[in-house]
Amino acid sequence: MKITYDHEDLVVTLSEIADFDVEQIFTCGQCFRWLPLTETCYRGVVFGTVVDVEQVDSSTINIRRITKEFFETYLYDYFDFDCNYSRIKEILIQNDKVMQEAVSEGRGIRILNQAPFETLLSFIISGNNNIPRIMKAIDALSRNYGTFIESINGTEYYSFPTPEQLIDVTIEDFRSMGVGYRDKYLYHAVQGIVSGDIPLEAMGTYEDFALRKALLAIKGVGPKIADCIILFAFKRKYAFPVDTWVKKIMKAYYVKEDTKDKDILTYADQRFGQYAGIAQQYLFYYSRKNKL
DNA sequence: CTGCAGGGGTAAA
DNA sequence: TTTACCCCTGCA
Repeated sequence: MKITYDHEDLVVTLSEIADFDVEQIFTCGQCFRWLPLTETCYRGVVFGTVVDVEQVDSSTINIRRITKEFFETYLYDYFDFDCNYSRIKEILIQNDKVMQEAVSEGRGIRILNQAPFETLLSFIISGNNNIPRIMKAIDALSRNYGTFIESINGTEYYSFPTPEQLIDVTIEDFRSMGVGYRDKYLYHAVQGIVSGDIPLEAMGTYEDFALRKALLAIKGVGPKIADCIILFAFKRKYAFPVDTWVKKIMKAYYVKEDTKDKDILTYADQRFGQYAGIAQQYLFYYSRKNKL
């Protein structure tokens, strides 16, 4: 990958880049604040900044509205550039026809390393919910309690609120954001984090088992959502979130129909090992795209 | 147009 | 192991 900076126009250009497909990265269910601006360009709010990511061609990406410093400080890690996806794909597709198919359809997927607090609240909202409504609720939370960033062509952009910005938000207030019965879970999470009962940031240093246990102790966080947070916020690539789509494709090709979720996890660990989370993304994208 | 199942799970019984 | 749960969309 080659990185060039246009300081004048605030454009960072990534060229000679493999494994980066804007559409696949932002629509594979891992994030909820990126919207298509055009056919090839998505706009999102990350780390308090409005960012445009444009796919110029299969090996060239323009990232706009950001400085070199912002890219190096936040986006390099956010887009997981330390991870060699080509190498991992090679390993995953060995002796696996299904994975070969899934990887060929989602070859440009990357895991986004996201902020723990935003990830926790977003995925609590995501439980038994659909993507448009999840996005709407997160947008409402940001508009009502986040920090105003800027206005572009009449659209106002806000950062995702911090725990402190949400400390006085009541259960009823959360309900009015369109989160439904998850209102009390969000309230509990915010209060716990501010009081220190849920040491979310510090949980990044927990060992694997302790981290999952601590996440499962948060109301509204079950196995699937815990594994999403472990994968997307705590950068642990072994985590394998089992949702309905992954369940469908696993039962269609890898395990028996009556396999319990827990045993799907065990199977994924044995088959995909430390890269199970990346395998999950290819399988999820493939399963959903082909409406299995 | 009205009615109803179902959705990127979880808590509680 | 089963069931209710917000509420919006899709479809009969």
